[in-house]
Amino acid sequence: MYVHEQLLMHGIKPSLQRIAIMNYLLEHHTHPTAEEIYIALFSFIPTLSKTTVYNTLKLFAEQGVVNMLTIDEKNVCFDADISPHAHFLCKKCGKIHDVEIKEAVKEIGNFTHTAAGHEITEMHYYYKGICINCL
Amino acid sequence: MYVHEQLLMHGIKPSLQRIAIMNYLLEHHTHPTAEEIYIALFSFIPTLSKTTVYNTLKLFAEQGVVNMLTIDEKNVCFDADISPHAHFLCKKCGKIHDVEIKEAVKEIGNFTHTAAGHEITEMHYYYKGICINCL
DNA sequence: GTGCTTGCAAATCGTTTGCAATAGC
DNA sequence: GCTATTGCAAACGATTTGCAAGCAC
Repeated sequence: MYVHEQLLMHGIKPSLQRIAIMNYLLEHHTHPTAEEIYIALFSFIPTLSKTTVYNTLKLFAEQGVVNMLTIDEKNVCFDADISPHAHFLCKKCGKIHDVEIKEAVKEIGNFTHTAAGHEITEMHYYYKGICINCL
Repeated sequence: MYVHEQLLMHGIKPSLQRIAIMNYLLEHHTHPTAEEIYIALFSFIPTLSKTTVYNTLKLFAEQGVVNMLTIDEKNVCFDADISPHAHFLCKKCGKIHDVEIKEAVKEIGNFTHTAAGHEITEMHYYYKGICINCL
């Protein structure tokens, strides 16, 4: 499926900037920050502003096109992979790695409410430690 | 066990300020921010500075006396309950509720490494949605 | 031309830093 | 007295806001 169709499906008008940002996220599974996306795209779209990157990412997250990760207390990161998976933050290199989640945990994804009755719309599994490259 | 003993056990010198902050966290399971703790304690310790609250919470988190929650992208919150449990953030009222985690998920707490070989030292389970009081 | 999108500059605000004053052993 | 802790003020940096200009249908 083309990116602009994917955006339209979520009620998002596909502008040049929005497509570029979405494409960047689809092509780079590095969980970038708004800043990183801005720096990377600025060479291709020299008129791009940081505000637009922030606005766009916020819009994408609200519409459920991307996930907003708050695993790192310093920076919010973004992930276009919205399939159920966990994230691992290396305390040494700061990189975020994808982690497969066990079936047992995945099942919880089928619950729509907690035992206390809270209605669940999002779930995030975060691990921290030292990644295999830094060990 | 007394608070000052609990701090000493973790290699933290128990000062008046540190004990007050730890006590506040033990008595209020509201997952407060540094700001909230500062405001609450300022009436009792008028010389207390925000810097001390930040320094102390950072120290506590590093020593594993409290958990630092990054569920809310706006504010870092703190929790003196370090037993395995998940957190639920209500998108409406902004409150963070504790959530029991299933045995199956708890088991994962026994793993020290991910399948990819990353060494796990911390894990965080976050849910978001609308809490029962706001439904 | 109306409404949405973009982008600049300024403001905001949680958090950190530098450093001097203070407290505890 | 030496070392660690505290606290003030200033700095910092990620994100947001206000608003004017641009674009699309």
